[in-house]
Amino acid sequence: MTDKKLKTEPYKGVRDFYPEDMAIQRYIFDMWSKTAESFGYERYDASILEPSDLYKSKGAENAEIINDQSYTFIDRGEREVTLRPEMTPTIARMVAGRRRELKFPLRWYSIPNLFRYERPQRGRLREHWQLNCDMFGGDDYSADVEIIALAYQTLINFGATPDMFEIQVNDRALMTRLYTAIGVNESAISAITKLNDKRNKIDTETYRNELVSIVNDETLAEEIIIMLDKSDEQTDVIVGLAELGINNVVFNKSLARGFDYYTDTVFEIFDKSGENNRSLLGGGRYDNLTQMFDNDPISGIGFGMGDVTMRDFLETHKLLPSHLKTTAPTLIIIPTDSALNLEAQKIAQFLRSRDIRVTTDIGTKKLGKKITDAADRGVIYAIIVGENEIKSNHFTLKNLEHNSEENGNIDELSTIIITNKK
RNA sequence: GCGAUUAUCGUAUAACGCUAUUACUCCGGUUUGUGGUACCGGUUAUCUGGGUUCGAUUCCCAGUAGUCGCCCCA
Repeated sequence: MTDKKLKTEPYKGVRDFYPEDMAIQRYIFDMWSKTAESFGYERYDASILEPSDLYKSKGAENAEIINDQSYTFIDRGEREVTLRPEMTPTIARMVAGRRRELKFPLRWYSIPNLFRYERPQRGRLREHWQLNCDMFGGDDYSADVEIIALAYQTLINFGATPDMFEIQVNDRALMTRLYTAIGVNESAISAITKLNDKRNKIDTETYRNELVSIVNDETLAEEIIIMLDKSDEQTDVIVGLAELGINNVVFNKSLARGFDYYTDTVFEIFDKSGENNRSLLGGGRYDNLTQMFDNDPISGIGFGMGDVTMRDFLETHKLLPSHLKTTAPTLIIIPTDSALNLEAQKIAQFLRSRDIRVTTDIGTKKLGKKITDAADRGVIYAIIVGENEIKSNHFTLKNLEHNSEENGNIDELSTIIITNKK
């Protein structure tokens, strides 16, 4: 215990964002919000802490998720709290809380960080950020079309082409009708849905056997398989998307989604490269969720897309810009001697009033080294400050990108920087 | 919770069982006030604990950690 040094690694399954990582993160977030806002969605947020009850009332099906895969603890006031594992219950809570004063249809988005306690692997960490877009009070199928179009447009705005991904759509209400029509017991439907979720991971025989054991009827099982494989559905949503020019869409009767609160449309988008087998985003319609707060049902539809899978996708398809904007300052003031450090700070302070991002190098390295370091950081301009410059009030502005110089007093030089910026 | 796989300077890597390579970074110098090139020099590493062996980075066992997959999916 005495001299044991701490590790510098972050906690399991979470990430540090050094400036170069943060530049990527900001790029992704900026594109997300730009796209969501272009569809008229307004930004909201909430605390990462929620009472655990919020996730429990969705039904016993989620017991495992809440008990085993969430960060849940008792606070000092004996309350059970959970680090939010998803955003949908939160937005349902917020919307239900103001249902009388909000204008519907309501379009909101957020980029929350979410937590899940589980084993980290590709595309899945313990903390991730997720673009969440939701519409409340849009009952018409065109709301479904819009929300999927928004998801689609997000990827397009990153430079993706439609052949890089595939939108898979299913409809729970429709599936219930189809199952019922061929005589499937209603209680068996959710078990079948769950089985379908892993259909592409198990072989045909295993799938068939499990299906038989669910419905207890070989003939019926065969009928179900025939029904599922007949995927020529042209639903309103798919037709509507085609009207908007979105054609990389398939109807997948086996598409499940984990949550029970989805009622009708469910959808996911998959990377077609084969390198990222996790879905890029998923969502659906949940028409009854606000009823856990109130008897008034408000229809909702939305999706979430994670930053981890998003970044994997962008890297796989080489869509990340090579030069991302960093937060490096525009200008650096370099004193030739540490006795002049304060002079440098004074000049910097003045230039900040001109709305220039400026810092100083008050280190002890040699002048040449300071200039090299500044260029490496991505700083564009440098002003060297020595005795001569201060005496003559005549400075040299070095452009580190173009290797050029300009002379003048600080006022004149700041004008050059401001002019070039435009 | 289960399985597979990996663990060497800050990073990335090399090393028939004989105390460790190379590159980049970093620090210093060539250049005591003007950068990105070049040259020279330098600091820094075998995850932890056992075992086999004359001798272990190398082989074996356990632990720990990472990665990938399963489960589950937010």
